[in-house]
Amino acid sequence: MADWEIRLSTSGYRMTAARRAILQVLGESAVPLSPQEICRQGQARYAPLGLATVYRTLNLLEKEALVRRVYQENGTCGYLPASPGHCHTILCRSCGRAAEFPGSEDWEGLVALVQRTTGYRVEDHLLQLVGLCPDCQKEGFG
Amino acid sequence: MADWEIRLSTSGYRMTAARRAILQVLGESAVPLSPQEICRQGQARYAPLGLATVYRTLNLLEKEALVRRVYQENGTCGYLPASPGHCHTILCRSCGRAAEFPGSEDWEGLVALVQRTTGYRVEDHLLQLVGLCPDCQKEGFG
DNA sequence: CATTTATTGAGAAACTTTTTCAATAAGGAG
DNA sequence: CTCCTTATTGAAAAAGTTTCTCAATAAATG
Repeated sequence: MADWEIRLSTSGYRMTAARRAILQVLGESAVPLSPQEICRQGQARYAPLGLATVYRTLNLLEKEALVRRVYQENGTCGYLPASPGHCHTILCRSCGRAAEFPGSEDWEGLVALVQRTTGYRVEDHLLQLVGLCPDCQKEGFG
Repeated sequence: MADWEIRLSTSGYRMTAARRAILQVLGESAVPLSPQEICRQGQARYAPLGLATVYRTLNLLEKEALVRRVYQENGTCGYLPASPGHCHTILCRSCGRAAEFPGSEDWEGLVALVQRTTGYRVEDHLLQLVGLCPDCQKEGFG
């Protein structure tokens, strides 16, 4: 039983063909996928998969922290599989490929500084970087 | 002539009643507003204001860096007036009030670290914090 | 004040996301 | 293994958001 299967079943969810298809599609993608795209690719694995199920499953997986939602340049959202402990994402503006990066002392320091200067107590965050991945730098898209 | 009026006219845009209404509504709000809400409040200042114009104007203002789009807990977007040099936002999860904060050494350090560890060249970012503002901390919403 | 042309509002259209509902199938109990 | 309960599903409808079209309007310039 895979990691995410344990995660879901211990939370009381059922393991269905639809969910398996969606998780496999996400797991094999290096770039964020839209619900539409997940549905299309998921149907290759499980033909009857419907779009409503994709939306429902993505919400569920996001709550369980198994996928992460990213906001893209064109204004739409995409989804990526989430690794535990890596809560931030960097996207390549050219090929779309995503990488994750962990917290750091700098991050802690930044949060502390914001709390001191604004008076807000920081509870959550959305940090997403955009840049050029190593491959696209070599290709000269910079 | 206000700051933003100069900004728009030097970019070749016209100063219209619709744009004035939208900018005033945004300028007076401490919380992010949805296009719907901007339209509704804008009509108090300029009755014929239409929703399509609000969308068009928001896109324009975002390009000109006069407003900033923020992503909210419920999944929808909201808009805030943008101060030059303050490219990050922190939102209160209780009352919604937004505050801005500038870059810092920690931020520079974080970006440098991500570049070293991922190999990506960082070009842009989306950084948004969520927490509890000073007032809501006093009110005991924490 | 006339001319040019960006801008507008209204409604239609295109999309995206959520809801409804009867049918299905997952998982536990026996 | 089989039955039961009930979470889950797909399809279609509904709700909501964003963009487009187009004729009318009104900024800005001279």
